[in-house]
Amino acid sequence: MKELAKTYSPKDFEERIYKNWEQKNYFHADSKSGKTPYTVVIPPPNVTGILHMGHALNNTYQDILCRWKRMAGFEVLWLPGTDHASISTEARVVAKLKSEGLSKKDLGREKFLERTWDWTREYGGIIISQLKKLGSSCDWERERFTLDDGCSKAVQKVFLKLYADGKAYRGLRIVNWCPVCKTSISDIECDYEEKTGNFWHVKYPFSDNSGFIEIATTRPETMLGDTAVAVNPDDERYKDIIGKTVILPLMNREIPVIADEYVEKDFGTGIVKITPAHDPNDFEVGLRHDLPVINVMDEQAVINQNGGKYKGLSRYEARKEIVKDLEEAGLLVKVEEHVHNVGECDRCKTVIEPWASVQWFVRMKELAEPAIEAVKSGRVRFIPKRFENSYLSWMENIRDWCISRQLWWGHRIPAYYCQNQDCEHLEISGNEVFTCEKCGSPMKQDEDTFDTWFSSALWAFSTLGWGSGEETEDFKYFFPTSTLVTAADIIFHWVARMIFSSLEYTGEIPFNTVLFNGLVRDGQGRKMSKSLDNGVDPLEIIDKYGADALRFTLVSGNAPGNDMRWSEEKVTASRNFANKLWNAARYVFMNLPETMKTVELPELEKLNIEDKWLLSKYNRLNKEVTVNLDAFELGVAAGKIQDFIWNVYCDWYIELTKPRFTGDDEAAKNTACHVLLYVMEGMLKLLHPFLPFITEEIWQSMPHSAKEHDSIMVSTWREYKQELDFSEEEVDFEKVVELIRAIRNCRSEMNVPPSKQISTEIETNDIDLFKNCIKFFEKLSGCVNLEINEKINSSENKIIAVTAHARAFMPMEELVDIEKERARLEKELVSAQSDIDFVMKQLNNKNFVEKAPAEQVEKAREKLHKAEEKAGKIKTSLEALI
RNA sequence: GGGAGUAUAGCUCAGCUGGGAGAGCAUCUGCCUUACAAGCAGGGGGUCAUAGGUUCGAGCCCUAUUACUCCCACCA
Repeated sequence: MKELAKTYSPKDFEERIYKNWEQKNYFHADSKSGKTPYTVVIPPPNVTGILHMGHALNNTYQDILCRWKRMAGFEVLWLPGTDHASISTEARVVAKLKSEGLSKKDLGREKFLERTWDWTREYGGIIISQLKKLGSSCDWERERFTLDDGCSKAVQKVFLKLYADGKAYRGLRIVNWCPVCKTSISDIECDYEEKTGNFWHVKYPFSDNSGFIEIATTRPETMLGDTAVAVNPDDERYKDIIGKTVILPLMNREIPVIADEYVEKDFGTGIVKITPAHDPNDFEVGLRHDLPVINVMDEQAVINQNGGKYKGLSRYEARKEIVKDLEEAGLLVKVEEHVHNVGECDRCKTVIEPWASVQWFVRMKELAEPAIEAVKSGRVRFIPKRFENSYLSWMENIRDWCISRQLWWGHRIPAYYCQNQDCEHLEISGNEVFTCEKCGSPMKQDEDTFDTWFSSALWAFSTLGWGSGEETEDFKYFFPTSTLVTAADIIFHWVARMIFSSLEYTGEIPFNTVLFNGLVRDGQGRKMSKSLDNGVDPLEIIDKYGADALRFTLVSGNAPGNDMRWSEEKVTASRNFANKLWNAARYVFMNLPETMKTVELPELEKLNIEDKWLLSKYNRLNKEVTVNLDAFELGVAAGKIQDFIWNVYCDWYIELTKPRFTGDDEAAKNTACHVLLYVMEGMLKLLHPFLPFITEEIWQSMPHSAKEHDSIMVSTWREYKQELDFSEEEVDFEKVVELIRAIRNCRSEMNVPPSKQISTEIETNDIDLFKNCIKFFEKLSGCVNLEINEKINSSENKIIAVTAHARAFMPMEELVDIEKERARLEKELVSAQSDIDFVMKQLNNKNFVEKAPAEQVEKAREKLHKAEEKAGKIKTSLEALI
């Protein structure tokens, strides 16, 4: 047995303990154990990222579940790994290059990728080591990276299949184009920000000189690419002009006036300029009317050769020039202020340019259907359930997914194009293709890579070896996974895509439950962000208070899916709780005899009433916590454990054992030790998933036969034990507790110093019970010379503590103040009477007695009885005062 | 425009299938009662946003309203 240090100092052992777990290989999952598997795949953090509070919360949840399930007898695999984070990582490397005066193009693809791999290797280990500090019990042997071989093979296999099934296609579409990242992004990577812009009203003259029409636009620069103007076919005002042509100002191109339902009669002037290359709706209109697509910008949103004299200007410079030129030409009617939503790149906040380009897409409709069914049917369960709404509405209105990105860092699209312009043969292949099978000309691979989320979507199975040839043991055993823990902000990016991907490629759901963790906000309720610089570094907190305190803070007092506010005071409170447990353990160990070598209960008949009281409460706690964990009510579970440890075990039971330890009955001491140890061990087990380090450190100091349990993390989760249900003794002992409280209460209200010992008489019908507990009254409520009788007559000059089952008489000598005591008793009587009134009202209500469940009625009757008992005793006491 | 969430003690939040409102922190009073002052004992503090409804009974269910937050869509 190892002695515990005097103060709880997590720094002294957390690292040591984690290393020990790793060395013992406890995190490793064995696909051949024969146990029921429980699998969690980590939401892979960015490979070059660093740990923030969101990660800390998310991984704490996962670790709690994994540690609990491991103890509960499952074969637990928590599979860790990182994501290559294509756009984000590439942007950082590009920025780095820029500081060296270099560009991507200067380096070329190969060199650039080398640089990025270097970068990845340099920063790649950081977040993993940080996760370890948190206590994460991941199977590090199975750590994966989205760009590693296995994951890449899965990506390839999936794309090949999608293409073969006609679910992946390539085409000219409007995409969200980020001119800074210089790539397309998907709809969900686009954020909308409300901005005040302008509405420029511009005159377009008819080609036949018959006047003008007026259109309004928020982006005048796109007019360079107009190929029509449109009105609503039912708009009486404009019936006559349909079919006419107008001269596109500044470009002097003749473009038709067309009619299309898309145009709203009541918005703006009711006439819309149609720019198929720079607006998704216009693109659709263009398709319907067979309009040319004139792209007027390059990849940096600089006007290209199609923009005439504006070529070389940025879109905003061009806007200014165009407005100026229109004004000079007398074609600008007016400028109005206009508030509208502008799309931004969610990574770099650059305003998105809708841009026609050739991209790869995944046809979503068919994929979405089974994914909708899986959630609707409950095969995949969301916790809390409300998140199903946003999932379903997104899935039901899904649009095709643009999966190609004009980036280099990622999985290169395995599409090969014949370089012969007349052939244009396309081949999708897992192997490099050099020559065209049709015309023999050289083939060239697509320059683009896949959306990062395209590979993340496969994470639940690509990490288990799916896609690398035959089915692996791991895949067969651990898949489908059990619980996915994630934040709701990636419900579309990731969760949804994992579900349809898994159903499509493996035919199975990827996980059966999605547990959502909320956001950790700052003290003022704001999101933690780099720009606000209001983030709290989890590592600093761990350094200051320990990982256990951080974990407990993140998980307690909170329900799944709800955001929480950060406050360091909460961490202090958690640390204090750990300290409390630490010292409780010290008390227990301090009293253990050398001879005590194991943790086991003594024979039940040797137990005192207070032992049974504790064991019974503990046993119920064990059951309740298990139920809560099962229902993912982690915060509730944590709260219950804390309450038990602090308010039951420490505040009462430990105090109750003190008389035994200061006495000289060795057998009694022994019994107390066994109970203390048995329940301590139980508490540690319950608490281990939440506070893995301190529970292990204390565990290691317990008198265990080492071979039985090397570590608490591989010990067995306890079941509810019927034989520990001592309801009767529990109820009885509560009577004692109640009276001790009442006495303390009296003394405090009557200003009796705690040190003052008072001779006390107790009046009760439970003579044996109270006699049996004399030592507790002495120890816990400052009573001496206790007399216990069924009837006490002399109540003169005494204060009386009253409960439903007993009265305690304490002579007050010179301190007595009859009026004060009367007032105190009268106050108590009022409260007892109001209890009676309340229950009477219920019981006098015929409807209640008839309609309420019998159990409730019975409960009310008991309550009434108890309240009447108490009130009666108070009245007697009051009468005696006179 | 559509959807969701939140509103409970001074603060931060719990409150499971409806059965007399809870915790932590803060505050007040008294204690170094030796496992713990990172502590112990006791106290004060709430019309559970508002208005209706269902029910024997509502913080919880229903309807409407108000305030704040978030998500989706994005009419040029």
